[in-house]
Amino acid sequence: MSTQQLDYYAAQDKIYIATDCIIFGFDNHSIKLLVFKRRVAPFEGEWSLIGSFVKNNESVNDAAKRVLTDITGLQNVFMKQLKVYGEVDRDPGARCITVGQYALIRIEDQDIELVEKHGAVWHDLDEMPNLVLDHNQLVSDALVQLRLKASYQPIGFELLPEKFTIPSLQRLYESIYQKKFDDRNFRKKIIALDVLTKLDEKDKSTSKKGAFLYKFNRKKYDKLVEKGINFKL
Amino acid sequence: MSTQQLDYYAAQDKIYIATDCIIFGFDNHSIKLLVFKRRVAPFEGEWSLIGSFVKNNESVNDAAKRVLTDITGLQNVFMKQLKVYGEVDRDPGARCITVGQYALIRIEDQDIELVEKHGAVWHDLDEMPNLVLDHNQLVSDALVQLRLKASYQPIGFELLPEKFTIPSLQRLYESIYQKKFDDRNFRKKIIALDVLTKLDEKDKSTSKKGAFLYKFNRKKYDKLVEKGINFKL
DNA sequence: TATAATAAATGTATTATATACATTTATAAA
DNA sequence: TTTATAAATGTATATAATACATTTATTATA
Repeated sequence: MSTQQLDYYAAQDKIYIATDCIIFGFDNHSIKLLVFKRRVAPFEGEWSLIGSFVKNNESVNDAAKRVLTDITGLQNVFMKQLKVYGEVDRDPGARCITVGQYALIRIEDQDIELVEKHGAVWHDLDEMPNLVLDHNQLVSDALVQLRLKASYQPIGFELLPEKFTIPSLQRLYESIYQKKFDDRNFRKKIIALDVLTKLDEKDKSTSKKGAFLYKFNRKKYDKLVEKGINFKL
Repeated sequence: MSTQQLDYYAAQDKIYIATDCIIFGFDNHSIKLLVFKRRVAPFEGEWSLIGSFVKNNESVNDAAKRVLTDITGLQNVFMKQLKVYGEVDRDPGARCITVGQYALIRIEDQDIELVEKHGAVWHDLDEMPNLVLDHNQLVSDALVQLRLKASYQPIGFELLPEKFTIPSLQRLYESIYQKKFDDRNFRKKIIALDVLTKLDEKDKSTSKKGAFLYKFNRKKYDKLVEKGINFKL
């Protein structure tokens, strides 16, 4: 680096940069969020999103992936930047900004032992504990973002197991939007998207008749996401 | 801070944090972007977005506002975070992440002297020069975001002068989406939004007949934005 | 083995929205 | 007075959204 460049870059004091993950899952009944109870200071014993400082040799996005893998054992998970939280006094311990990133995971795929080892717990949205710092705000922003996103991408699929029924898909959307949909119209609209493959199997865990299982067609799905559909419910 | 806390925060090396503004304007014909030619190292003589390191006593968002005001003289401008660019090697000079933020301004309101003093120049999208670092990427991401945003918010109003004609509003949208719209349907849809107030004045600069000027009704507009319309064109 | 109970699956008519498309109008300049 | 030009307007058609009730497949029970 030239002297001029050194001057240029030296102009800033140290600001810490972290990333925090808002991890959404769905257990066939409701949308849930993974948070953990801190075991060390600062904020020992308090509930917090799962995050980390960004290391020097990793990108901001990679830092979030590392955190997610450390906690859940999962890789190649849907994750997207939400927003940077950069208020001067958001962290009383130091000047620290954080990049909120929300992830959608298939709960069933998680490594339960890992999750428990870290003291992480899934909470329903309506029984979230109070979180440290501005983490409540991150959660609330992520939820808005999730709803918005779900309205122009069939994002819900990221949260379901490989095989799923239409009623469970409907419960997922009802849980995201916190309202009921007409089952006939819901089914019609989902099938009209033409990204589902009906299987010969049924899931009989919730009814005597049983509900047909579906997979989604990744190719058609990716094409749909790419061209940016308008998926209003 | 306790010793334990000091340890906690000390775990990270220095990472620089900057913010770069993607500034959109509209001159009644086409969408334009404000970029400047750097006068000092690094990248002296090259085109760049306008940005700054985040100072210790300002939030990330305030840093972007400061940059925008310094360059254009404008305050209270529409600005929104786009994304964090956090790749390890995005800046060869140092480990430096940047927060891209896009702004929509009314070109006519700018302080031209200030703009020129900084060597900033408005460029049409189709004649953008090559930019330093990953700034081309920031521009391209911002444009995608602008189009997406325009599809569920009547965001275009931020770019127009207080009084404007429907044909000029149409040119704005045509410039954003890079395609033509049917003038009868466009007018119908815009008026159906019920956020415009027709004035008794005409703008005769582009035709002998003249086009009626409109204002927008900020109250109705805000209500509309809040409830999140679906404004597809 | 017949019956009851239950969630899953299906269809249609109505309304609202989106699209395609051609003519008239107001005005300034010639 | 005529000409030229962008602005303004309406309607019919197609597509998508909504509202709404009955039948079906199956297990458990009588």
